[in-house]
Amino acid sequence: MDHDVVDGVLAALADPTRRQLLDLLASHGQATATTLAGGLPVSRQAIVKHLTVLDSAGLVGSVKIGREVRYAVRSEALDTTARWMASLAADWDRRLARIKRLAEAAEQD
Amino acid sequence: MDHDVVDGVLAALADPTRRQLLDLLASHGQATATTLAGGLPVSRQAIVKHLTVLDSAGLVGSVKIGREVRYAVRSEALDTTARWMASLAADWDRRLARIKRLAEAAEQD
DNA sequence: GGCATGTGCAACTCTGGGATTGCACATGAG
DNA sequence: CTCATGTGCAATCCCAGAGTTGCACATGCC
Repeated sequence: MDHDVVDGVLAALADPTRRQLLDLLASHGQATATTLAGGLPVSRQAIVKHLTVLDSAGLVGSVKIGREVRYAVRSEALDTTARWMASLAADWDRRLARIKRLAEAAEQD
Repeated sequence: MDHDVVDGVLAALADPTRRQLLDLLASHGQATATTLAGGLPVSRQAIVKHLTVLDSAGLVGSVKIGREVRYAVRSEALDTTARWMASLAADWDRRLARIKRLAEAAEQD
């Protein structure tokens, strides 16, 4: 199931710095940890750790070119999570609608 | 903007216990902290704290009835976040497609 | 080869937040 | 009124994880 994917994505997106990082990556299209460190008020090592988390969550991918590692955004896991979330919201709505119907039916006694 | 909403929801959904709590709430339709504590391996106080977080995030709502407080799921904030996430994924896809086009164009030189 | 630059690894600090416990307060039931 | 039950508040414990620093290793460039 994609439950594992969702878990990872939610955990990864919980941190504001990681979200900023994703924004940076999305706008650059592709970047190294060192480059990204220049755009955020944290050390390169902190960036690397965040990128590792994002990679495990499937939100980014990396390619080694020479002595540098280029990271890029991957939309699949994010899309999966978006769908999961939307269907969950829809599920809640169905339940709530059902409760409401029952309440109104009981009111008519 | 709903950026604040998204922030809260993401932070709230990051914790597995809170997600379980939401599942329980959604299936019960309505429940008190004490009742919910019976369905999870944590103390009532822990549940209360989680419910407070979920409430701040807009994921649940509460109504005081007599001496008990009944909580119920609210889908709006979740839906907002789902849409935000989906549009972000779409945005990434657009960027990636653009990069790919440029790469292919350059390849033809 | 020698130097600059980009990564990787490891130890360490420190704050946030998840969880517990104990007790005081409010309200419904008898 | 008395007791049981459900909440609220505050102090405390504990650890995952965000961040740093220092150094070793690899690769491109001259």
